[in-house]
Amino acid sequence: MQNAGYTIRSMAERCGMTAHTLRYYERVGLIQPVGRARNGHRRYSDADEAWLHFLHCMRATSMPIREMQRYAELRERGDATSLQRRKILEDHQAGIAAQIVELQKAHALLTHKITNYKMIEQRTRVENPAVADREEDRALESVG
Amino acid sequence: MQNAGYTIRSMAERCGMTAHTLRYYERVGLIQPVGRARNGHRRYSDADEAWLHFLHCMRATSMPIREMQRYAELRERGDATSLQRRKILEDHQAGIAAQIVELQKAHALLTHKITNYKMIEQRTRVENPAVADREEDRALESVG
DNA sequence: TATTGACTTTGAGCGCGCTCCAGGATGTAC
DNA sequence: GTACATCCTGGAGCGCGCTCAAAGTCAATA
Repeated sequence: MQNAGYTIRSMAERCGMTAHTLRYYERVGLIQPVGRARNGHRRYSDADEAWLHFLHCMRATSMPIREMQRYAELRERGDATSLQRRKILEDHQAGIAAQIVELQKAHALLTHKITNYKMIEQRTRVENPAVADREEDRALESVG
Repeated sequence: MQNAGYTIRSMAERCGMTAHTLRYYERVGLIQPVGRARNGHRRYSDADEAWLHFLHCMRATSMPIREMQRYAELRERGDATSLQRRKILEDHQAGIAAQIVELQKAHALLTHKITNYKMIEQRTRVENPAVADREEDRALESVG
């Protein structure tokens, strides 16, 4: 805790964001006004970092800024907002679960299509190219 | 194939998009100019539907419109674009895999935080509320 | 015949989440 | 002292992916 704090640049790197984004998050109330050095430059604490990592994780999983604002507000109110905050997290978690299912479906579909392409390419190399091309057209049509 | 084709409305419903979006996709070349009824209204075929479902699946997994355009263009060129198209699909699939990992991490984090909230709520109900509240503050801080 | 409703077009508008710009202050190195 | 880097602020701008408004056509129904 002797630490004078992280500069905006280094904190940005640590959290996988840009300095622009950090200022933006502060502006819109996602993070409380951050400590300053004598010259007015921001100095981020370890607690700030933990919170920013959490925010980053929520954004990376498509939580809208508005929702994050709601959560941040409740967090600042402190007492008695636990259930509401938990609800937000549970809802988001459900959304994540749904997203995973979507992604897995797409992943499987792509595996199928890629296999199809490979087969077609294989045939094209072996057969008479002119003939193969016409077959490829028909086969690929069903592939998309 | 006796089918006169789907209206824009019904196709929108079938594909989980709006009619606006279907026209937009056509405008930007994601889908070839679609068949028309005598009165000029669009009539979508089963092949259109299959392609639109594919597009929807790619969009739902965050493929940018630009990339979908590239893919659609290659598809229209037909012959000899198989490898390029496969590359696009493979890249996107890798992206999807990465997304799934992100989402799973977030899901796990949320499970942890939610459990934490539940514990805190439990304690709050059991103990002297005034005391519990102060503890809650401290505990929740570490939860975010 | 008049109204309703589903469709057509072109082109503008919008919400989101940044992202950048201009102009200025401060601090370190040569 | 002067160059250079890093930061500051307020506000404008941007790319994406739709989304909608306005004005018009057409077919069926009351």
